[in-house]
Amino acid sequence: MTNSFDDIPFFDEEPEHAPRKPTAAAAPAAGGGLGIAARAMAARDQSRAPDYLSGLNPEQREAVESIEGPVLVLAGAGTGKTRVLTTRIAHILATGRAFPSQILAVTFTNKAAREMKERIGVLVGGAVEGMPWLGTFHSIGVKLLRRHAELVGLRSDFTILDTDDVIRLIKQLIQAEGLDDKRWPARQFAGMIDTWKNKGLTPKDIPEGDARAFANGKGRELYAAYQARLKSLNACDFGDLLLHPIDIFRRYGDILKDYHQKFRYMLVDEYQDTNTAQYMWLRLLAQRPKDVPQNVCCVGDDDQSIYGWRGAEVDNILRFEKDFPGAKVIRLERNYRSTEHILGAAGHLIAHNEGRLGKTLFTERTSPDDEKVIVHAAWDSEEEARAVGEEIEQLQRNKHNLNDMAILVRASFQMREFEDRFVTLGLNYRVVGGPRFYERLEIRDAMAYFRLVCQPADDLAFERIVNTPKRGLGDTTIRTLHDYARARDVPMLAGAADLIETDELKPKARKALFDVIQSFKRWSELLETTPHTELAEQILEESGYTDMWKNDKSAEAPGRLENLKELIRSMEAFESMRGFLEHVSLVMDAEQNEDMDAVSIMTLHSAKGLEFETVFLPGWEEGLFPHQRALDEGGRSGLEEERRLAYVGITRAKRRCHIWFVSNRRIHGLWQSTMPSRFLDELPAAHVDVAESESSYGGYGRGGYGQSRFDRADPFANSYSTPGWKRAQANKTDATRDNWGSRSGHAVERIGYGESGPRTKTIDGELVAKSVASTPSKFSVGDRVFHIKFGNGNVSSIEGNKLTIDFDKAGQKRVLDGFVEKA
DNA sequence: ATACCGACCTTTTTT
DNA sequence: AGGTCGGTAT
Repeated sequence: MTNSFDDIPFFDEEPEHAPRKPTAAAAPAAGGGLGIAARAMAARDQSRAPDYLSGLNPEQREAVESIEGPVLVLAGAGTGKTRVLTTRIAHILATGRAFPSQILAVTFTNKAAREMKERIGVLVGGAVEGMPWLGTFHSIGVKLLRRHAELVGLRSDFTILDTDDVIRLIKQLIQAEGLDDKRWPARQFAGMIDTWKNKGLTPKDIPEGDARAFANGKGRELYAAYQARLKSLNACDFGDLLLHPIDIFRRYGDILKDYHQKFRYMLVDEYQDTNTAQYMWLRLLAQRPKDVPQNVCCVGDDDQSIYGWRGAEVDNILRFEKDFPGAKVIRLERNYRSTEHILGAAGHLIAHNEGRLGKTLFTERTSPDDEKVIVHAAWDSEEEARAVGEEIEQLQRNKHNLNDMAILVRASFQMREFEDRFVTLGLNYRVVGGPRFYERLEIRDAMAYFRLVCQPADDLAFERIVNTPKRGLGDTTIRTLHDYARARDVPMLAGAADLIETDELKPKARKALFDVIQSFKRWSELLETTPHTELAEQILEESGYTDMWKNDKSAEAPGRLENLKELIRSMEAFESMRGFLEHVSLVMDAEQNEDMDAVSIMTLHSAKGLEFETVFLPGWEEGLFPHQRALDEGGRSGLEEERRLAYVGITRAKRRCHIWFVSNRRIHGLWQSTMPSRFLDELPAAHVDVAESESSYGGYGRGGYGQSRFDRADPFANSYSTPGWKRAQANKTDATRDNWGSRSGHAVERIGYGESGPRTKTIDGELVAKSVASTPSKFSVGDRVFHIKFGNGNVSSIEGNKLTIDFDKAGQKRVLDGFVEKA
C-alpha cells in the first residue's frame, strides 16, 4: 500500500458495495458474461483502437486484450512488462468491464505498486484513487484481515510487528521455556518461523524433523506459543498477513465466494517470485467455481527469479498452465531497453540454465556504434574501485549524468570500497537499499510511543519505552510488572494500573509508573481530538524523549533529533496516527531525494526492475559471484539462481555494461587470491570485449602486476596475466561464430564445475572452454615460486592452471599460475 | 548505570 | 579485520 489515505478508516465498508447496480451503459453485467453494452464497446475497440493501445507491439497488445480467462505473460527483461500490466488495467476500465474496485492487482514491492498507480493514473486520468485493491500481497492482506480479524481471534486494530519486535518476543518465549537463549538464538527461530510461514505451515503442519531441530525438540510448542502470544498482543507478523486470510478463505466458503464475485479481474506482477503461501492465497482467490470466470493474469520472467533463498518457488510460474487449464501463454521477447550486445551477452549466459521456459530477447535498435560488453581485470578491489571511479569521471566529462550510472554488487560489503573511493574523489553517489529510516533506534522508540497510544495492548512497545528515557524503572520493576500482567492475562499497561494500587512496588518505582500511566491515559484521550502530528510532538516532548537526545552529547544526537523531526513531517501526509503506523509497518522505505545527480550503488537484488545507461558489475570472481554459499547450500539450483542474478545484472544496462573481476580480494579480513567467475567464461565472444590494460589504468604501476617477467615471456600476454583473460584473448580469434540468439536447447555438453573439477566444454562460441587443455601449466610440483602478495612458496600440486602452493608465510593457498613466477 | 572487553559472525532482502 | 552484541565488572 502506498500513501493513500482512502484506506483509512479500516473498518468502514468499502464504497464499492454501493454501485451494485450498473449505472452506466458500460457497467459490468452481473454473473459473468459481458453485457450488451460492454460487448458493443469491445467491438468498437476492434475497429478503432483507443489511444492507449497504439504503440503496443502485437504481443503486448494481445496480452492487454486477452482479458477473459487465465493468461500468463512471460515478459523478458525490458520488454514492457509494466506497460502491459497498466495498459491492461486501463483497458478493463475503459471498456467498462469492471469498476476499479473490482480489480485485484498484486505486486511484491511498494515501489512497484506505486509505479503502477502512477502509470495507470496517467492512462486513465486520475481515477486510480478508486483502485483500492492495487498493492503488495501484504498490504492487501492487511486490508482483508482488518475486515475479518475477529474470525482469527484478532481485533481489527491489530498491530503489525516487524522483524525486531518478533525477535524480542521470541527471545522472551525461549526464556520463559527455561531454555538457554544463547544456545537457541531467537533470531534463528524467527528465521525458521518465517520459512514455515512462507510455506504456509501452521504449528501443526511443520515437519517433525523441523520441530525437533530446535530447542530440544520444542520447536513446535514454541511456534504454537508464539502464535498464542501474538493473539494476546492483538498482533500479527508479516507472514500472518498472508496466512490469516488463507485460513479465513478456507474456513469460510461464503466469504471466499464473496471475493470471487468481487474481484472480476486479477493481475499478479513478478509471478516468479511468489512463495508457497502467496501461491495458496492466489489460488484460493483465482480458482473459482465453474460458473465464475477465472480472469487471472500473471506476469513474470523465470529468468529473473532470484529470491529462491527467501522461499520463492520458480515452479509456480512453470506450473501455471497446469493450474489453469486452457491458459493463454504470451511471450514478450522484443526488448526496448538494451543494445544487441548487451542482450547477446545476457542471453548467452542465461542459456546455460536448464529448466527454463525459454525466451530469447531481441531488439531492432542496433547501431554500429554500440559498445560491446567489456570485461576488465584489476589487481585487487581497491584498484577495481579506483578504475571504475575513473571510468565514471570519464563518462561525466563526456556529459553523461551520474543518475544514468549504477554499480551493482553481489554482496553489500563490496559497496564500501566504492564509497570510500567516491568520497575521496568527491563523486556523488547514493546507496540504494541501505539502512532504513524506520529501523533507526530513535524512530523505533518514537514509534513505540505512538503504537502504545493507539493500541494499549502492545506490550512490546510498552517494554521498549517504559524506561526510555530513564525513569528509574529498572529490570526488577519490569519483571514484577511482567509477571503480574501475565498472571492476570492483561496487557502490561493495564496491569500497571492495577499494580500501583498494591504495595508490591517500592514507592519510587510506583510513582514513576504512575506518571507513565497518567501520560498514556492523557495521550489516548487526545488521540480523538488533537491533530495527530501535534499529538506526536506533544508525546515526544512530554515523555522527555526529545530532551533525552538534547542532553546527549554524543555525535549522533543532533542527527537523531533531525530524524525525529523528519518523522513528524512525514506524518503530515496521513490522516491519522493509526494510518501512519500502518504505513510504516508495511512500507519500511523512506523515499530518497532523486534531485541530486549521483551514481547509484546497490546490490544486484535491489536492482531488479531498474535500468541504467551504464552499469558496472564488479566482483565477478568464483566464491563471490557465484557466491560460495549459494553453491554450497543450493547446489545446482543455487548456481542457476546466481546465474539469473548475473543475467539480471547485465540486462539492467541500456547502452554500456562493464564487468570487473579482481585477482585478490580481502574476505573476512584476509587477502585471498581469487579466480575469475565461471560466468565470464559463459559470455559470448561476439558481444564481449576484453579491455586493454592501457586504456583503463595504464601507467598505474602496482608492484609488477601487468609488467612481470612472466608476462613478457608469455606469448598470449598483453598485460593481463589471468588465465581467464588469456583464454579470452586466445579465443577471440577462434570464436567467429556468433551464437547469440540461440535457444537454450543448444547447450552441448556440460560437466558440473562443483563436483567434478574443471569443465571441459560448454556451449559453442564461448569465450573460453578448455582451461586444462589449452593452457598447460609451465610449473611442476616442487617448484619454488614467488607470488606478489604471498611471497615465496613451493608448488605442492597442480590442476590445470591452478596451483596449490605452500607459502612460507601465508600457508597453503590455491592460486592461478598466472600470478606466480619461478623464484 | 556505565564502561569495557570478548565472542561471534560475515549473501542476497520484502513485507 | 571489523563491527556488533551481550555479558560482566566496577
